[in-house]
Amino acid sequence: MTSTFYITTAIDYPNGSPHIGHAYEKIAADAIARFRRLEGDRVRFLTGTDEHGLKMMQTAQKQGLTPLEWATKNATRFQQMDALLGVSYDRFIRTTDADHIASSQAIWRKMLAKGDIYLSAYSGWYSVRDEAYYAEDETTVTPDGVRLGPQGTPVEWTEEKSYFFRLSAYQQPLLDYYAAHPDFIQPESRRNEVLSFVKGGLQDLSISRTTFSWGVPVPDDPEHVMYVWVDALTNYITGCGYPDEDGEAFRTWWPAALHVIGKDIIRFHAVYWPAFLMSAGIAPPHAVFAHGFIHNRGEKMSKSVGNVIDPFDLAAAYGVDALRYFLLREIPFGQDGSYSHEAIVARTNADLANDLGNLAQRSLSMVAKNLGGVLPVPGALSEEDAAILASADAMLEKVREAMRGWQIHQAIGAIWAVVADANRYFAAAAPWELRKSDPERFGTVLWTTAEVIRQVSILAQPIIPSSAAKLLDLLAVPEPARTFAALGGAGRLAGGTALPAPVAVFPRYVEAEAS
RNA sequence: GGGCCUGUAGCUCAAUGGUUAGAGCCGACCGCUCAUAACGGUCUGGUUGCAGGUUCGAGUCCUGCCGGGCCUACCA
Repeated sequence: MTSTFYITTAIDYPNGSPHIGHAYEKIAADAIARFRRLEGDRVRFLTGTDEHGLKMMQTAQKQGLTPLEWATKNATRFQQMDALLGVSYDRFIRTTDADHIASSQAIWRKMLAKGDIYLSAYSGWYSVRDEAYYAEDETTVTPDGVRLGPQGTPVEWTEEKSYFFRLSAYQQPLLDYYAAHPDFIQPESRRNEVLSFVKGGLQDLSISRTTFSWGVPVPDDPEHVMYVWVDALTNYITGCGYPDEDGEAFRTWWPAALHVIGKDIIRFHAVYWPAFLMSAGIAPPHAVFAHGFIHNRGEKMSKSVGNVIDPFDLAAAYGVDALRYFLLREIPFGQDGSYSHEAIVARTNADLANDLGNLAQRSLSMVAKNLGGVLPVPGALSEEDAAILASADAMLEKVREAMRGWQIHQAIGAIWAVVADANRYFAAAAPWELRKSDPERFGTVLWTTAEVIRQVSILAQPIIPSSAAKLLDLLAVPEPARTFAALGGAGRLAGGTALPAPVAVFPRYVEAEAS
């Protein structure tokens, strides 16, 4: 039985080039999407860019470009990143897309019709740089009379008319929803955080601006543009056909199975978004998962410190799959993690090149050199053969269990535990001795090892798609036999199959000689 | 100020209240020679932040303190 699975990433603000944090989120969501496809589910995977707002407008001006030109330039860069990293999205949505403008206006009208949007005024000390209002006591005045906000940016007294969303009316509905859907917000610590915030009371939310025009016009009041989150969050439903709620796409995909986001925007996704949807009469998504941040050697990454990491550079230095593997294996999904050159080299050399890559290479080159490149037919299985096969067959259930809680790193751990077992098995069986002493055992050990590598490769596809595909090529596994349905006894390698000449799949990273 | 999370080997992390707190990496030594100087084995490494308490039994539960992180509110 197949089910549908709609997954999204946050849409990124393309006011510059993507950094490693953007890449991390896409890779994680991609791994989950690929996992579900291999499970046989119908999957829709949405990612994109959030292109409106004052900052985009200002930066574009500085570049001598229109906001759309500037947004397009950077959105293209994000798309290039996705292409490079193998992010298998079904649609790259831009908030400047025509259907998204229409969708945002449609949900606005629904919320308005519900009575949850009203016109009022917002006043306070406004920082253009921060795009935020501050209370008077949050500001300070410098000796030369300039008033500054808490971020140290200049503020000025501003009053503007603004539409408000009656968020205050949704405190109890939200709390009820959280109670009825304990898995809605993950990980657990984020859920606690959101609960505590909502229990503390909710204020109505300013959702329009008149001070700039680069945004989605408010229906019937073009002086206003929608402010940030109404427009941005709505992308998730635009991406599956909203406002055509009766259309096939919307009925198929909504509500989304999972929004993968950064922990910094949990409130928007876990509070504002379900409230908007409830107001518009739309079901909230099933789950929101907040991942952590990647630190550079334990330090926060920031432009001012100058330690921001470029995903293009990393992919070029280590390879795409090594980067994907490192991020997904080394960082417990949901927690902050640390990146360093030493860590990625150590992790990928040990797990990919040494453990998996070398195991494939040593076993398959024996087949090539001693058996004419034809996979042997196994004889009777020994206890050891049966044991390692049983471990391999048991991987799927362990991986599923981990993925049920979006614990990608644990799923990988379960796979690589079998890789380690397979190395022990291979060393203990010592096929280089059996080659002459017991040709039948020799063949059986090589077949068994290949069969374990087959299953490892199939399960590793979501993590390291192109390398896993190369391994499966080396085992002559046809395309249709690469899904999870072929795991276990269902898809055993057939002895007698001619294999291509083995090639190394995972290059070892070797430090350049200091000259 | 309130709330949440967290502290376990040099590093990254595991351990439904239940044997002697485990695994990987790093390091040392041994073995092997099929393989990408890869693989296997052995070993080193711990007062589970500190101090109490509950319990037959605590890394796990409770209290306090110390350190780190996050959310939130900012009183006179």
